[in-house]
Amino acid sequence: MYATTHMPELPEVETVRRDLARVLQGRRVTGFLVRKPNLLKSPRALFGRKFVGATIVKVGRRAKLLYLELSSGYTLLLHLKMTGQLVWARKARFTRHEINADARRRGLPRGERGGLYVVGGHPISGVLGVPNRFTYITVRLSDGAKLYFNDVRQFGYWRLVRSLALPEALAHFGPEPLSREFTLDLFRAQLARRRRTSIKAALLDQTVVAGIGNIYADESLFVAKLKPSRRVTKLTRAETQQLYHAIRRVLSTAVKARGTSFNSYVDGLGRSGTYWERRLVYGRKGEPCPRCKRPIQKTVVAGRGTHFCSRCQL
DNA sequence: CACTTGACCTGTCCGC
DNA sequence: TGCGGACAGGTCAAGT
Repeated sequence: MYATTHMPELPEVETVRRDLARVLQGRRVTGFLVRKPNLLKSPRALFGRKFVGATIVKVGRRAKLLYLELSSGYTLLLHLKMTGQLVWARKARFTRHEINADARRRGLPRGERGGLYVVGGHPISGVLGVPNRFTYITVRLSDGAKLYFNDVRQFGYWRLVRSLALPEALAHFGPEPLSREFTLDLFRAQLARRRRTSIKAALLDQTVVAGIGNIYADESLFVAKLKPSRRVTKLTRAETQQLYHAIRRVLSTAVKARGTSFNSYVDGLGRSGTYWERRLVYGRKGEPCPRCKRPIQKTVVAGRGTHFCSRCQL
């Protein structure tokens, strides 16, 4: 059920958002259990008042941050960071009518039963199913389903903010790379804010462009034929344009592939993110470059493992 | 102010 | 086989 999974970036979080929206919107929170209070960045009592009992109105995303708009006037901000994982599980018992209605909705054979629905992830060998020893938060929903939050490294967090303050809470993020707002001109202007750094560091800076992480930074730079360590200031106009188009192409391809760190299981029909098999350089140290066959190099740029082709990327 | 590094965590992998 | 250490990489605080 668990395939190789990787850290959530924009395409993975967007996939999680879409899938959660289908099962969470319109449902009411009826229970809330926390095993690691340090994952909550708002007082536990506030969750008791403004989360429990509220209906989930909308599931949104900004950069790598998920948010659940609630009927209580509050919004839950939820960050998966490195190893956060959300698992939605259907209620345990169903009537025959419910099972068939669900199978019809999903286009499955009559009688097929719902199973686990895993979103986001991290490779932990031998740990399957929920709840498990890394399940730190459990939410009970009005339809009998449960939402589990697993996080091996406990970097993720849940925070409640007033919905009116949401724009403010998201204000520091740069443009969404797949939005209309993100034009070539805006990208140039955003890059101009970072002068001395490498292009890799600039891509990872969430105030320059939102949602790019280590995998898609390397992939975009390969497509753009640019060496990750190049200084931002040294890019020609044509190179910046190549990078702009590479980012858009790589991210939209990955969103269509449901990301790489994504993993799901519904009724025995696994639908995993497929970008992992399609990645060009990330995690391919020593393997032949897809363009020129020279072995892919791995170095450290901006403090991160960085993969590139020393012949194709200049 | 611009930029880099370290801390937060705990798992997996690799070499001895 | 066991064990120590490097490594994973999102974000923010602290340091240069």
